[in-house]
Amino acid sequence: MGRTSDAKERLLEAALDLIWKRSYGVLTIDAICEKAGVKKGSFYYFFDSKSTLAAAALHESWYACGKDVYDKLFSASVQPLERITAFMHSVYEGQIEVQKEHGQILGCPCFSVGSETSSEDQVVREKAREILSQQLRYFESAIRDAQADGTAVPGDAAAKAKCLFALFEGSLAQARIHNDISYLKNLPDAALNMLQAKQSTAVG
Amino acid sequence: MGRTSDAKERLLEAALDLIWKRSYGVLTIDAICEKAGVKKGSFYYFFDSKSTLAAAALHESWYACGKDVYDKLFSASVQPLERITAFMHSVYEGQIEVQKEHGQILGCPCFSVGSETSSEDQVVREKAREILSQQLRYFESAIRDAQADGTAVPGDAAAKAKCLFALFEGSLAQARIHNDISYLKNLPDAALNMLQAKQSTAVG
DNA sequence: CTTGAAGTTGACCAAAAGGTAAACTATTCA
DNA sequence: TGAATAGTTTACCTTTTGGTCAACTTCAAG
Repeated sequence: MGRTSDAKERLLEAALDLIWKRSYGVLTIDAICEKAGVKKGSFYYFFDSKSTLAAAALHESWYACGKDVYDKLFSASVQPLERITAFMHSVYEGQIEVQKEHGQILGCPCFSVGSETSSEDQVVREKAREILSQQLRYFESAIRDAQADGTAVPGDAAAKAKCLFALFEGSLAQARIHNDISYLKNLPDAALNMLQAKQSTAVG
Repeated sequence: MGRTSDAKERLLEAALDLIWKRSYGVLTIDAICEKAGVKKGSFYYFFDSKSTLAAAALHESWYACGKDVYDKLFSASVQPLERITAFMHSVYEGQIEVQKEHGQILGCPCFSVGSETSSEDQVVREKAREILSQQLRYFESAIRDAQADGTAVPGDAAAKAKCLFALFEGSLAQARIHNDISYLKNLPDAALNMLQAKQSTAVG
């Protein structure tokens, strides 16, 4: 009962958008409120701080959207390595769209926020860690499957997943920094290379 | 003639330190001044904005310190692949020290700042881009040398350098996010793997 | 030993930010 | 219909921040 409202959703959406386009540190409650078309009083009705809202925004964005995308791309019905290359390719395609729409490659909000929020802002950092850890697991699982069916070279799948994830997020960040999509172009190949690599004989 | 002072240096140092430990977005002029032990009036005597100072701080940090480290590690007197593995190893060792001293892995300020400063803050972003591009060139050059003497597999060295750099910065960022040094442990091996990789026959 | 350039200080301002609370409005179910 | 509940608004307060300025201090060269 009582009055209904989508102000909470508008705040979450606005916060995520601002974090993505600008950064977490630069966010202000005023800016979020203005963007969401919500008065500050209402903000404090739903959330008690910027961190709380930001953590909720990351949470929502992952559990209500991002996760589904991962689930589809990493579907067990797809060949393991194909999951990874398709994922990488979709990142490339996705960021082309983002650049077209916003004039700027924006990358992955979770990773940006994660590396931005140091010791302080515990809630946000914890949420970013949680989501990133989940994303990592998709990689890990695909790698294990690929190793099982012989399409990837054997070895510590968890460690390989971290490397692959580093390659992915690092490329995305570079693309954002230089606003240059070419950093993402050969991500699928680079990923394959990493997993199918047979150590060459020569070593310096 | 006139009075002498190291206030400018103290401001640069304080700014870099705060950017590194916290983030760029969260920086305030007041905080920098307090940390540097400099009054705001003096701040504006030397710099005209936070961006200007931040860009100058990154500049100083690179041209007066970072560059020398790179020059030593990427010395032509060292075997090309050894340059890269030694670099990766020194990052690992370095961040162990950082974690010991600050209780937190802090990573690379340039990369963090770069991905944090979107379209606004042009000066800072441009400076970060400049430095990161220079760092990339060390990788590129080492890769080319390794290819020339047959210790690395042939192929587009510029593209490979970007991948390697992504792997490096991505791992560093992950290490920071999770405050876990293990993300950096096998960076040397992963780098070698990337450059010596012979594509396996099997493909899914 | 003075003079002017280089640097410092503290007081001040306006704007922006975080935060609160009481009065108001809409909704719904009893 | 009318409480009770859920959400909104406005006005207000305090603190922090960015930014300026004129007066002050130091110093070194002529």
